[in-house]
Amino acid sequence: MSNTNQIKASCTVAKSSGNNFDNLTPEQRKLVEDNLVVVKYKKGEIIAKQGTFTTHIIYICEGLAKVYYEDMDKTLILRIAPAGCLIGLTSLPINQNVFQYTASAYVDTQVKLIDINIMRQLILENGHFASSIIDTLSEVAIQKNGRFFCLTHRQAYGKLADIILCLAGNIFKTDKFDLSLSRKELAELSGMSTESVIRTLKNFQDDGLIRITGKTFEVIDAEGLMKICQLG
Amino acid sequence: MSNTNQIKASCTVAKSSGNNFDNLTPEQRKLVEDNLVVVKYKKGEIIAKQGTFTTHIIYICEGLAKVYYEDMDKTLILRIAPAGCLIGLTSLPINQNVFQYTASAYVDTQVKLIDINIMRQLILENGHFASSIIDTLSEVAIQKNGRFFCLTHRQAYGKLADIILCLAGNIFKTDKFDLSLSRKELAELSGMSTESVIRTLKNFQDDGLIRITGKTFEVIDAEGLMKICQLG
DNA sequence: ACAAAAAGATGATTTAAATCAATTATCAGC
DNA sequence: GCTGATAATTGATTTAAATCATCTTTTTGT
Repeated sequence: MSNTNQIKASCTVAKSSGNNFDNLTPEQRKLVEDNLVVVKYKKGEIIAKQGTFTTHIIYICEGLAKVYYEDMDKTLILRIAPAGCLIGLTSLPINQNVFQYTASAYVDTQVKLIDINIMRQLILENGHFASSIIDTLSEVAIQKNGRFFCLTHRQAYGKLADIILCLAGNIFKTDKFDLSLSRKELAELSGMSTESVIRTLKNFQDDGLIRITGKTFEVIDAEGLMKICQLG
Repeated sequence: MSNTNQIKASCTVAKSSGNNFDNLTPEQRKLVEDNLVVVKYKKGEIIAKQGTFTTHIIYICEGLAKVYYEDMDKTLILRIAPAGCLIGLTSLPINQNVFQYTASAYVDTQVKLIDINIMRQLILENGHFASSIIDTLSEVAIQKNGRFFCLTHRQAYGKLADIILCLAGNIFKTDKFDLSLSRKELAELSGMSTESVIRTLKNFQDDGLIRITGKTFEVIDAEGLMKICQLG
C-alpha cells in the first residue's frame, strides 16, 4: 500500500523544525527555562497578532497553529506550524520588532513564550544555536517557496491535491485522518473559494482518489494525487 | 513632487541587505578574501542553477540578479537581487546542500563567490556575523511574504502597479528610469501574461499614472499607483 | 428536543485574465 | 539600407474559477 509519508509532494504547508534548543549549554538552557511562560490557547484564539510588538518568540509545544499574513480584509496562510515550530523568528532583527504575520490556534494549542532578547543574546553567544536558527529560517523559506509556486502556478485541482497530500504526509502523518478543518479553511489554505473546494473534493472522490466519510478523510490514491499536483 | 522613494508599497521585489561582512574581525575578513573568487556574468547568463550543489554563497557586487524557482517549465520569480545581496543562504543547512532556486543576470553582473563552508565556520565563530545572516534571512522572508500576498490576492492592476512602484523605489531609486526589462519579463515579474501587461500599462498611461517614451519609464502619479495597489 | 446558526452542497451567472490569432514596430546582422 | 528575427501591440475568443442564489444538512446553544 502506498503511504503518503514516502511521497514527496511539493508539500506546501508545514515542517516541524529540529529542536533548536538542543544546542544550548546547561546554563543557557536554564536561562531559557527560568524566563519561560507556558500558555494554552483554545481553538481559534489568536496567539500573535500581526503588527504588535514581538516581545517573545513562540515555541509550539503541542497543537497546530495557522500562520497567516493579513492585509485589507484578505488573508494569506503562510504555513501551518505543528509542534516543534518556532514562530516570530522574522522579528529577530532589532529594526523589525513587530510580528510580520498573525498566528492563531487551529486546534487547542500549548506554547512556550521565550523572551526575544534572550534569543538574541543566545544567538550571539552560541554559534551552534545561531546556526540552528539559520537552518530553521532556511527550511521555512524553502517550504514557503514551494507553497508560493503552488498557489501561483497551479490550478484548482493541483492546489487542492497538494494540500491533501501535505495534510496526510506532514500534518497527520497517516493516509486516514479526521479532518479538523472546515471546507472554508481548506479553501483558505489552497487559495480558492469554498465552493470550488467542495466541487473539487467531489471530483476527487468520484475519481477514487480520496474517500470522505463524515469527518474522516482518506487518501486512496496518493500517486494519482501526486500526478495531479505535477500536471497543474 | 512626490518621490517614490518615500512611498511604502508592499514592495515585492528586492531589498539590498546590509553589509553582513562588516561584523567580521580583520582575520576573518582576510580568510574570506583569500578564498574569494570574482566572476562576471553577461546579461542573461545563469549564475546558479536550481538543483546543483551549493559550494559557494554568491555576493552580488554590482548588477542585478533574477532569483527564480523552476518547476515543470514554469518559473516563479522570487526576488530581484541588487548589489549587496547574498544568494544561496538557504543552502547553509548541511542537509540542504543544493540551490533551491536559479539565479541569472538581469544585466551584466559581477559577483563574489564565497566558500559555503567558510560561511558556516564564520557563523559558528562570530555571533554578530551569524546574527546579521539571520537578519538578512528574515528580511528576505518578510519581503517574500509581501510578494506572495501580492501575487495571490491582487488582480492585474494591483500587481503591476506594485511592481512599477518597486522598480522605481527600490531598484532604480528614481521616478524616471530606462527600463531594461522587456514586457515579457515584466509579465513574469508580476505573474501575468505579456498581453495583459501591455494592456494594463496602456491603461496606466491613459490614466496619467505613468509615461512611457521609448525605453524610458516615468512614474507620474505614485500616489495613484499606491491606491491601485491597495484596492486590489 | 428544538430553534437558530453554521457548514456543506449544487446549479446558474459573471468575470478577470489567459490564450489565440494577426499585425505592426524595433532591432541586429549582413 | 535591406532582411530576418524578436518584441510590442491589438482585437477576438476561451476558460478557469469566483461569485451569486438557493437549498440541504449538520452543529450548537438554550
